[in-house]
Amino acid sequence: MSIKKASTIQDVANKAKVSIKTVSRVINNEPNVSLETVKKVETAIDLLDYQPNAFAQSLARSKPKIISLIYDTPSPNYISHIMEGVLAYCYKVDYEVIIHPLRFNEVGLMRSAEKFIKKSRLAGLIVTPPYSDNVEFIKLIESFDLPKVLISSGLNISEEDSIKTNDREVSMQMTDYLISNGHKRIAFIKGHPTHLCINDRFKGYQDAMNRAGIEIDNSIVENGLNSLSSGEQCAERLLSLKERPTAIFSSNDEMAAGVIKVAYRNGLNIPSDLSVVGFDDSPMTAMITPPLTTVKQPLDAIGEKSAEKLIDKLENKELVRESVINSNIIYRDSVKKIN
Amino acid sequence: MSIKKASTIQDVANKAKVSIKTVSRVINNEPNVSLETVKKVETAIDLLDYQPNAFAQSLARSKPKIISLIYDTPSPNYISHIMEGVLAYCYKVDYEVIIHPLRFNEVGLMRSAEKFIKKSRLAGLIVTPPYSDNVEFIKLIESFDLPKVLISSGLNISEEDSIKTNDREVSMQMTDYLISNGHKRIAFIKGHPTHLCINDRFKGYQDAMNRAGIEIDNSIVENGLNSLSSGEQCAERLLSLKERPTAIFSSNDEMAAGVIKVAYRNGLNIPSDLSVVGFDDSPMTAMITPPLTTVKQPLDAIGEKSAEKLIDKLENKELVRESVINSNIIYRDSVKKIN
DNA sequence: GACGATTCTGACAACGCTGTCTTTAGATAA
DNA sequence: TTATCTAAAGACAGCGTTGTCAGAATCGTC
Repeated sequence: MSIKKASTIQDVANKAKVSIKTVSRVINNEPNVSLETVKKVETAIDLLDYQPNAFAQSLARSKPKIISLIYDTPSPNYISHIMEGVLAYCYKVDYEVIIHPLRFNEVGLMRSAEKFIKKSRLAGLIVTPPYSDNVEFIKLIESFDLPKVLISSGLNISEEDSIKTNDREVSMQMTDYLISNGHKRIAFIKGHPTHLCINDRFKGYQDAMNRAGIEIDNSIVENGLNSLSSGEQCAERLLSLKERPTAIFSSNDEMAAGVIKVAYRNGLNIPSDLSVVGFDDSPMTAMITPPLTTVKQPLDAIGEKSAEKLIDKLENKELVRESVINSNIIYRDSVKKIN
Repeated sequence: MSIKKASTIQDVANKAKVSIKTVSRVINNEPNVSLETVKKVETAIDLLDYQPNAFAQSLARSKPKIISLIYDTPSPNYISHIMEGVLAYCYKVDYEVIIHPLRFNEVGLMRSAEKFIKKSRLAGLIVTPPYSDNVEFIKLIESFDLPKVLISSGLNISEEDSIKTNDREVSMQMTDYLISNGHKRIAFIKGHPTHLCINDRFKGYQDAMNRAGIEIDNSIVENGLNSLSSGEQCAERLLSLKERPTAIFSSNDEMAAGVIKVAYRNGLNIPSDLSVVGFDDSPMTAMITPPLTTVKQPLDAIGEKSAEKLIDKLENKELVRESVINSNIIYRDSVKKIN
């Protein structure tokens, strides 16, 4: 097979016998091109299978069509679904995406973030936790006057710049569900303190408990660190209490998995001896025994909405997009009714 | 805070009182610049915190410093670790990476792949399964004369263009391990037939069985489809056999998780009634009960090596890099000695 | 038929950089 | 001294596109 060479706007212009500017007009749906000319140009584009060079466009445009997704790397599952959604939307509207992992604990984090922003000439940024909780980072973005969308930020960010989930509300529902199954002594394992948004999950738990008139016993509220082993540690303490909880609500699945491991180790059956619920619906939750009742965040949708919101802003569409995306409880087999 | 504006090569040139070309020379470590001038320019660069605009560079250069990572989206864990490695290496050597998911089952896959290649002006491609097994796709790449590195391709690709893992060998070791634990009736669950590389795992099983002089009973070799549910189905059949296997080797962890679920459902304990091993060391394997003995591929390293190999090729470094990366067995608690 | 208004089209600079070629200045040789 | 060479630096075009502005064609109006 002969070697293909991508054709340029000039090639198209030659073939259609118009100027390159006219081709540019057609590509970008600019007004004031006669129907006839549009046809000619489109035919030429088809014939040559022309694709505009994205980087030349970025260079020439005042606002390049390139955005970036910023993340740390805590959970592959989380970020890859968000990314999926972002890429899908951007692909549709013909934006390029640059994926940029940043090491949260790195020295000189801000420096390297700044370097990245400078060299890439971005139109805007989508920021995931934990960066969306990081005041310094957000200031950096603002100092470049870069449009942004922050995902699940625990900070007090204007609705225009953020996409949130209803963590608090759904945590409340989950707690209600536990209560409606007869549980009163419900332990809670909090998440990592730097993940602000995860705190909302605790608030939802408080809401439900308060509403149900059950006093929260702080001896069964644990401070977890999001990891499996941290879940195990919390569970060790919780399960060695003389007055054991009948249910444990963990702010994420990984810690819930730790709880389940410890429960088994202590000869406890789930759900008959202990009900456990998690949060996130990470892939393993369906695989462990018993399958875990948990909360599913529609991550793809979150990614997609974030991209949509950012790009709408970039193009000055004044649509006010919904900023809260609802999660759902996935009912599986880790909760049992007691009396 | 005032709004920052990224500085350009011109700004640096002005500040250092040299021409932009000289600045360019310094940035790219070109020869024939006096030490004194280099100093001046570097000072100016520091002062202005200058970062070359990556896209302008790409446009101007004959070989842009941009590569792409091509993948489908079967497993978030797999791809995000590979990506991690690729990004890390590229970051070091100052290459940009464009991430590009492609839908394997989409109509017009080749069309959209071709479009992507044309619009992005890439220097080279890193291709993961299943695309690295796809002849048509590889031909497409070759028709553009694009340098490439194929990860875990089951095709007969020159060593220069591929990074492989020792799946076959380590599968043999795993089977040996089972045999050395007294197992003779060892079932095998194959992976999805389009994933060529996964077939090597079966070959390794065959190798070990043959060498140990154990005849392979085809009634306990199942054709799986990589998914949890497919693992469950295979396990249903396997465990309902009158002469049950004492161990099951699944070509991936997800199917192994399915096996474990079915085993529990049938009142079988693992590992005392049945040993199970998997492949991939996906995150959940440590969380299920019992923790699964499996094979860990060093995915980050694979990504990194792929990027290194591709970029070495792009820069005509003639180093022959090792093309096989070794996986290791992770011994956990899902295997028990029998007699 | 002449006029301005409107629609369409094209020339050309600009985006920020690299590649090629030329110029300059200093060193070396005759 | 002058010619010759070489290292260092710069001028300028070009990468593939968009933005600005000016020009040409068409239209409606009086």
